[in-house]
Amino acid sequence: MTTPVPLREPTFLILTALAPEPMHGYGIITEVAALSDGRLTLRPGTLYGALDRLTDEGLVEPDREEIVGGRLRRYYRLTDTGGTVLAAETERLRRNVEAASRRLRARAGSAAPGSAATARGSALRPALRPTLRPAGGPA
Amino acid sequence: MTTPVPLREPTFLILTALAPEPMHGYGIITEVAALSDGRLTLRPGTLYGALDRLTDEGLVEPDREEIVGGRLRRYYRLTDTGGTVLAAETERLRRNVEAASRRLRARAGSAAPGSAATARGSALRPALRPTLRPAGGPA
DNA sequence: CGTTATAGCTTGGTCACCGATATACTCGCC
DNA sequence: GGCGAGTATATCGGTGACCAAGCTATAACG
Repeated sequence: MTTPVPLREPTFLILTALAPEPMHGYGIITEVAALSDGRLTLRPGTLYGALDRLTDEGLVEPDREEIVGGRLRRYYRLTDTGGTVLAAETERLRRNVEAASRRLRARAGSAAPGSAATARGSALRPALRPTLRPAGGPA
Repeated sequence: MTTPVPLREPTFLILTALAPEPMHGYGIITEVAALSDGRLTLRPGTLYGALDRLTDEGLVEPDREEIVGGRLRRYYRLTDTGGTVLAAETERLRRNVEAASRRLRARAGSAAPGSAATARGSALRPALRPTLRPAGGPA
């Protein structure tokens, strides 16, 4: 187990959606869409796969079932462990964001003069690579 | 191509490391370790794979080569495109962090009473799943 | 009666990342 | 003078989270 700490974005947003109160799968999908301003659309394959995985890892657990308008709703709830992991992960992301912001600001000062063109470079790369290329033992 | 926007963490930190000024591969590894307070150690396989990929995507380009103490140093530079992508990605992360913080705060109020125990739940899951299971065509 | 929306779930493929391994040169140690 | 550690490059095989696409079922709208 050992909870693979660097959560990917969809997983992170699933936990985030569940943080305040239990939700059912379809609700999570719409909630994540709202949270990300519609920039990220959760796919069912991602959601239910993640839900099973997170349940195994103990970050999430089934809450209850309801029948609303003849349709089944299966609710999931964030566990205490899940809350702790989400908080830690949020802190890590916050540090990353700060580091990136700082360094992007520093960049503005030394900005590439020639605008660096459209970043081709493919012309010089082949000439660079062959420098090293020793045994190249196949197999 | 189309630049798969949700960057993973190692990729994000590579771009972050390169933001202020060009660096060579090994320098990026040590810099990323410093940026993350030693929590994330970039593996060579990840680094050079990512560098090639990012070069193809135009986010990064070779800068120059130096020989220091008989050892080759291959420097890479963040392109303008790369800077734009990193800035956008940073903004996205910032929003995610804010959303998660907000919702975690909301959670504190409705915190699970029984501490939700160590979040096992594996005992009740099997009882929940079989509810639906219609065609179940086993290939 | 077909389409859309809500709600659940499965299967198959891909690709970034990890872990291990390889080359090569320099320096300090014994 | 060989040996390991540190610097620096690169490749290869495996894994797993994610995506794309599809399936079943009910209720409401046309």
